[in-house]
Amino acid sequence: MGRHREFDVEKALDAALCVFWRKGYEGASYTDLTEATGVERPALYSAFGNKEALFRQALDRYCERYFDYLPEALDRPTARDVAARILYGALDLNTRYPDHTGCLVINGALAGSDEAEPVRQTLIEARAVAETQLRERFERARAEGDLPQTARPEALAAFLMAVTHGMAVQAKAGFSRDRLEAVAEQALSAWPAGSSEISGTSRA
Amino acid sequence: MGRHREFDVEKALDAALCVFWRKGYEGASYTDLTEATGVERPALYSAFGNKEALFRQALDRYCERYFDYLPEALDRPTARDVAARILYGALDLNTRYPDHTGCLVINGALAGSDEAEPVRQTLIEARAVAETQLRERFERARAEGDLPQTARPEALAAFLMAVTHGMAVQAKAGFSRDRLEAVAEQALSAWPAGSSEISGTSRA
DNA sequence: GTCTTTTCATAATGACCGTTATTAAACCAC
DNA sequence: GTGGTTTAATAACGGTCATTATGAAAAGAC
Repeated sequence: MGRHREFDVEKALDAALCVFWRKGYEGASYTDLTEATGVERPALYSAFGNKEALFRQALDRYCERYFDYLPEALDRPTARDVAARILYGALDLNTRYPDHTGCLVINGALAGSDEAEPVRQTLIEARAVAETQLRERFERARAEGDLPQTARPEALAAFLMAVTHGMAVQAKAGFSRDRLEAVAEQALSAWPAGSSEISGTSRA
Repeated sequence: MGRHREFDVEKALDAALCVFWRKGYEGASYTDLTEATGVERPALYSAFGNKEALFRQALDRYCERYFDYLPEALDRPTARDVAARILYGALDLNTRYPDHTGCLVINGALAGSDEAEPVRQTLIEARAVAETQLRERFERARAEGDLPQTARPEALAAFLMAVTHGMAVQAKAGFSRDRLEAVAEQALSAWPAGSSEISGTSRA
């Protein structure tokens, strides 16, 4: 019983997600959030908890809905295909929405006040999870002969993450899709060929 | 005539620079700045102007004092040496100071409130300047046969910037020097060899 | 209908933000 | 010394921050 909620919680979360994506955790004010969601402050609090809780729910949603190319990439048959899917997935996500470019996990909180430290750590952890999955995938690839024995899976994973992070920074700076595509191609051109591949023929 | 300034303006600027480096433009409060500099608010205003002006002076100082490996890199004889110096310079700068890791030009303002927009644009411009210098250097390198004719200087410059940006993000996340060195090495391993070089022998 | 419960909108909370009056102290010229 | 000028420290400014108290409105239960 009781009065019914008049707004769509999912839509409100999507709107809040976009605000955080564009302005980051600390840069987004409740004034921004109420305007974007069309929901008054107390309603946001009752539906999501405080700002940090709201951000975490937005982050979860982001990982599910937008970062979904990661599991997809990990399923690719070769390490090079995995890398290509990661790079082009990031490229696409970082430039798809003109009014919130870049990546929420990067824009969210790179540096900030001490109050934002828990959120910053959460984002670091989120990136670490992705990097670990990539490393494990590349370890498997090396075991399968898909990467040379001299390849270093942890270095490849960290390198790939670094490039996507850099692309996110550049996308937030307004880089065009074409310029970022050149970055992705250059990153991929360095990819080590496995014994089971003819060098330089594999492509996403 | 009049009373003498009791604090060292240069030292205060250095201290403020470190605060901005660690917390970014918006994350740094005047409470942080007064504590770090040992200078009261009104004295900071009289010496540097407002917060934005103070940040810009800190940024200028940063470029002179810490980003000095860029001109040094541009003077290297080969494009690969330039790239290596950039990567290892960034690696070193991003990890040299444990209490303000990463890069001021990245940490300063990636995303934020609308009020920080002018500062954000200034940092974007600073990165664009560096990228342009790199691109021009690589164009020269291609003309000199130091890079293959098929090489794309603008892509190489953007790629190099992306990797250093990514390394800055990772350094701010607490990555060790070793892990970042692996990223730099991986980035360098992709470097195209010029007709005047024996492939894969050049090293920083 | 009335009661209970939940949501709604308005507006207030204390804290901190960047920025400045204000006043006392220190210095040089004379 | 005295006057004029600059800096120093204290404390205040209005504004915005995240958060919440308050009371009206809406819905089901009885």
